[in-house]
Amino acid sequence: MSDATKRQDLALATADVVRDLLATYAGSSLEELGLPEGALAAVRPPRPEMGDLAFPCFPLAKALRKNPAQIASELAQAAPPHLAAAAAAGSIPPVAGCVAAGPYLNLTFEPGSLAGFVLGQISSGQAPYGAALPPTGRSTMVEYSAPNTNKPMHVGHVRNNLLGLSLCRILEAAGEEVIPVNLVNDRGVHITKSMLAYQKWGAGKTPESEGQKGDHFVGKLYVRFGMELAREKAALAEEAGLDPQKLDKEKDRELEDRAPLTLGARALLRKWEQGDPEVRALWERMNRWVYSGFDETYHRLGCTFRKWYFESNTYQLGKKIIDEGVTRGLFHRHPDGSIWAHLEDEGLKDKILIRSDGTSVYITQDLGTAVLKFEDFDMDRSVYVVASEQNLHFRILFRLLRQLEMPWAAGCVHLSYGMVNLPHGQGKLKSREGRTADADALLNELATIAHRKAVEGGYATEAGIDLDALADIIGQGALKMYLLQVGAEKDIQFDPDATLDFEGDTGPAVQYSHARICSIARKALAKGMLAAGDLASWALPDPFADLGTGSPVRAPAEGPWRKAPSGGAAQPAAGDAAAAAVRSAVGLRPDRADPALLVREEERRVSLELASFPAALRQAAAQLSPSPVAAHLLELTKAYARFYHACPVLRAESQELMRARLHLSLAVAATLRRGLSLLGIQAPDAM
RNA sequence: GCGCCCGUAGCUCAGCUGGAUAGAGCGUCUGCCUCCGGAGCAGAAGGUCGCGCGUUCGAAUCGCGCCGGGCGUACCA
Repeated sequence: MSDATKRQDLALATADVVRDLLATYAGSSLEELGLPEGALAAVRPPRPEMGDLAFPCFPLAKALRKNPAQIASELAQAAPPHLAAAAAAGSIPPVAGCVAAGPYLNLTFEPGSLAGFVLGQISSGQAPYGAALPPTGRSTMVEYSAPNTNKPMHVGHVRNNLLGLSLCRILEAAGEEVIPVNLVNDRGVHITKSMLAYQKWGAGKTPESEGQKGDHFVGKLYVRFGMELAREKAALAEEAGLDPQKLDKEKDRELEDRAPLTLGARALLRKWEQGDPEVRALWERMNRWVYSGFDETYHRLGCTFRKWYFESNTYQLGKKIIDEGVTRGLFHRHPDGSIWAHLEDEGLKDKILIRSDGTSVYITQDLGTAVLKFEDFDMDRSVYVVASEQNLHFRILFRLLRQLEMPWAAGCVHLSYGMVNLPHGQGKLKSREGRTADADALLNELATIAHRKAVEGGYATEAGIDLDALADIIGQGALKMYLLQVGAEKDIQFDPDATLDFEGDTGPAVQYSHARICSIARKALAKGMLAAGDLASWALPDPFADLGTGSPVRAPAEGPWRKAPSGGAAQPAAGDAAAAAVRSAVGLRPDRADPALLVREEERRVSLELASFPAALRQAAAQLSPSPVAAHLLELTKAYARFYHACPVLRAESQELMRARLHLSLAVAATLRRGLSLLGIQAPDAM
């Protein structure tokens, strides 16, 4: 970790100082004592009156052969000169209290100085509040979304999209070069199923003629295929004198194999692989419809990709790699022509790589794609955001890449996430049964509810607010915060009603807090209590904005979300110059406010919460998980709400205090804006 | 059967590289709008952290064994 990173993180900077203190006190450093750096790290005390940061001394006890309470006590006695020196050097704020509480060394910063320290970082746009952390030199590809071209996206895809998009933003903010890519599953029998359905029941129709989004148009055909196939299977079962309701798995599969529709879809796949021009033309035509639909959904969510990979392009490379593996004796060809990898020594079953008819399977194309990715970008790390049902698949894939001695194989990571379940036993979300929680429908529903709540609650009454665009931003705020709060590995109980709740620990509550601060600042400007020149500003970076969705086909539709691209930029709501100034404000200029006045408990708590943003980002990046950022934003929001009710801003006792509190408030708004952008959530300045 | 993941308050979840009295939100109950935006604040009630054993000065956190749930274990993707 670079020194620059440490300087920008109060907990890390303080830990450094305490480690120096220990070295002086004990006569030897942690390293010399045989202890890791983490043996003396800052934690938050359980109760705020104990202090701002605490250092448990247990790990030192053994090495120093002393009671941890005694160590803490002796450290506390030796500390003041050290801490003063560090404060004088500007690496930490001045410390008002340094006491031993049993085996803990508890530090309390001078309240006003703490505020000054962190507000200074924020209002100068320092990392990670504004700019990204210093470059780590590491590049990471994040593959996410990976839709199929036979149906629209559902809630499971939404979780994937949000994890991927947020992860990209978090890693970028943490100083990595990030390459977001999408891998489209555009070949296979599931695709020819919807093609066959189109030939049978959709010929002559188009998404335009039906007034449907392209992906939905194709998805309906796929569902139709499933229904008609079930009918054929039932007929076959009755012919055989079986009850169609009571088929075992094997029999069911056998009947499916014999159904005319299945045979038709397979025939189409063979024609596709042979390059039959008519089949290819239909495939391309239907794909274009689907890509247009995806473009719209991605644009709405804020998903951007540097490159799209298509399995129809990579499966051939996969076959080549497997052939080479056979030549090298790594893989084995069976008499029937199929090719297998022997994995028994790994506790895994043998894995088929090429079917006996020479066609490719899932892992064939993934091998090809993996190689192509590294040829294209030569990155250090390749992250796959894919559902946990694929855990075994990726274990095998990575194993094969190591067997093939790909030099970059160790850099492959599967970011696995759990299922999204509906409440009331509605079961797994599957589009094949037509029982969908469709992504677009969900986004629309959330926007509608947000719209209704805004009207009912008398919100969003300021001039110039586009309520449709705003409602979509708030609805998405609710959804994104709801899904990203939960640890990735856990299955999610997706309760639409709970998501639609806009109170408590929710995205809209954070957005509201931001909007309220903007409103206060606008009022201060309007009343002349503040001049635009008092504001410190910093433009929020949006490194992925110019990538676009990368879709091969742009969507024709112009939904309300198109008026301002998703991502990180604040949504224009109130339209005048004052509003614009507030929107990019990150505090007051250093000579226009005195943070030393911020000595109340509520003010100290907000400052401390602000100071822990870098730690939340650091943890999120290390764990490849947005949830620490989400949790931090909710905490900051609550801390600010308490401050807001306890400490009047515009009606503060003095001009100076009013300015200091505005400074604090604007820094909170800037941090919320920055944090929300890491989750792909926009922060409107009025709502 | 075997493998991986999950099990914390009525519900949804934080906390898990071991550390102080296990935290939020929702829901329930009590208060708070002539006052900067009440999508808010203050407070109450609610927990043998699935069960057991172990390691440790110390376990929700680590190990082992059970129990419950999910996913996987296809010449599907």
